[in-house]
Amino acid sequence: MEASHRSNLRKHPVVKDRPIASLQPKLASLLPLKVDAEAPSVRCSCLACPAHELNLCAAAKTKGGPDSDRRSDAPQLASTVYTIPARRSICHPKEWSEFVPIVCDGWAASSIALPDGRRQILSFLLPGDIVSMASLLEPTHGRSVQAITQVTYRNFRRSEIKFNLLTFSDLLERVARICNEERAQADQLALDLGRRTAYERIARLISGLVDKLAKRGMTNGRTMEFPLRQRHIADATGLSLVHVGKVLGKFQEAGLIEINGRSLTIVNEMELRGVAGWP
Amino acid sequence: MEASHRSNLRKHPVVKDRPIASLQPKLASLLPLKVDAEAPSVRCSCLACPAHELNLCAAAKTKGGPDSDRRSDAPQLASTVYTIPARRSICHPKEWSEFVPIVCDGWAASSIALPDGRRQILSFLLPGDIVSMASLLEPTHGRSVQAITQVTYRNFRRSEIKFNLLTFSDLLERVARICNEERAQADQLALDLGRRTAYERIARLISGLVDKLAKRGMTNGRTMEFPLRQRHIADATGLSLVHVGKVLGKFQEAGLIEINGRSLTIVNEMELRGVAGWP
DNA sequence: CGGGCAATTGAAATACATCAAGGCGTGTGG
DNA sequence: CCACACGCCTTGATGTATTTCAATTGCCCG
Repeated sequence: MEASHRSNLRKHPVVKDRPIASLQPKLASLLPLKVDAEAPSVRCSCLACPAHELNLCAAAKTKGGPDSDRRSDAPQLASTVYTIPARRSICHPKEWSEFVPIVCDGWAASSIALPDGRRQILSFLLPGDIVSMASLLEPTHGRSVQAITQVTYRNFRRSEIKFNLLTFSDLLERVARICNEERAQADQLALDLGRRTAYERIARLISGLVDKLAKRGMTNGRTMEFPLRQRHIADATGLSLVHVGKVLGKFQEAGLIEINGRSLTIVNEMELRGVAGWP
Repeated sequence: MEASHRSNLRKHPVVKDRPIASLQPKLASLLPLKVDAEAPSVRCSCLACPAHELNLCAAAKTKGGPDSDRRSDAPQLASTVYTIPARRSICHPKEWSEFVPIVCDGWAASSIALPDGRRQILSFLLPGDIVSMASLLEPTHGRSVQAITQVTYRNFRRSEIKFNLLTFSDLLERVARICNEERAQADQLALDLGRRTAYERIARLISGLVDKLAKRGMTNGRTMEFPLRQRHIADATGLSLVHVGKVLGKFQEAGLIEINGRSLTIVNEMELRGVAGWP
């Protein structure tokens, strides 16, 4: 009895089905991949991009035409483009170099993991997303970033960003604002994980993603591409893989959403937001 | 059946025992309070204080003697001191003025709440803690801060901080570093809430607090003042009040900790950190 | 064709939450 | 001085949301 008490205190869940960590380092995937035939060749929505909002990205310049839309007098920075296949790791938790990656195309997940396999996804990275504003000035450790779909991203040099940040104070203001938004989102995540039910968490995750996609013009009416596996949803909401499947099933039964293959349709937006407890 | 499905999706837990919100606006508590006889009159550990690390606080100057310990050439700022009784609110979620509060003495909790009463504590504020680094440059909405014990804090003017930040770049570096630490802690919180068991969460909360207290010299060997109610622990770990009581009971049974009144003793630190899954 | 990945489903286990009652200490007002 | 309310903790019984386990299926890819 006594002994079993002790061992009870140590009990860790054992995570079994984690095939996701098995990257397949084949030759083909080391080369820049061909673009998926269905997707437009460049879907990078540079206009909704923080990198553009900060006016970092030299690539965005080509899009806005003359300087009518420029929001800072800071110069734009050089960057290197990479394209990697799904499931490949973009950043390892300990390998944060002098570069800051920004996603240009595709979906990625930024997560933090326990040695025993449990992991928590902190945010999904869509085109235009940076891993974390705090990483602009300081290298960020502990987080790992993994591609969900094929991902194209640009690496900026931190030293250059930093120099610009210190030189152009309006840039700093903008970083501070985005930093604050990030914090607010982290707060909400904690509230979700700590105090909301599975139904609420999943409904909120979907609602949030739909908004994000809409802002980037990545929706097609009420339908959109939705490359998340149930495992991603599970790891983002702190739930088990199986339970996520069941809740999603209920949502479809109840006529809130529809999921077919890799596409999601919002059927009853009001009800979905109701479940999510949206304001 | 169909109808019950629908209503199931909307089910919100109802939170009942929340006596904590009942501030008692008596006359006495509006005046600066007498200092508790047991506590030393000024326990403000300005040396471990971010405000000191940033060299913001003019009060810290008196402590360090001559300028031997100054880490920035930025001038120190004026601030106003307030003392409020336990359970009083320091900041309301929508009332973020142009001031940035920093705790000088006592414990406070920074939290975010749902309309139905559920709430999540995001961090405990000990002497030297600022609510959020991001709030230095931008007003922070949504969070509320509540005193746990009697709390003394200083209000700094954001405009002044901002000016200094922009003027003295070494300050900015330091803010960035602390900002990054904050982000790391937020990540850990999400991991805890999403992927750890009640035992782990509570063990981690305690271990973390002990470390923080030790860093500030607020421990007395393995014993320390511990003013948290079980409700605070519950709201910080996303658990129910009752369950927290049971887990704490187990911890004491197993000889990990001891709690008497308002004081905590770490009996078996190794085992406690083991349960916490400390590295 | 095999094999890894993914979704689904049912049955069982459990880690929690909820409900309810009682005790203890403390401040308050009669 | 005593009631009394209130905040706080405890404990047991009961309920349930969620996890774990296990088996099956389909799918895509090499």
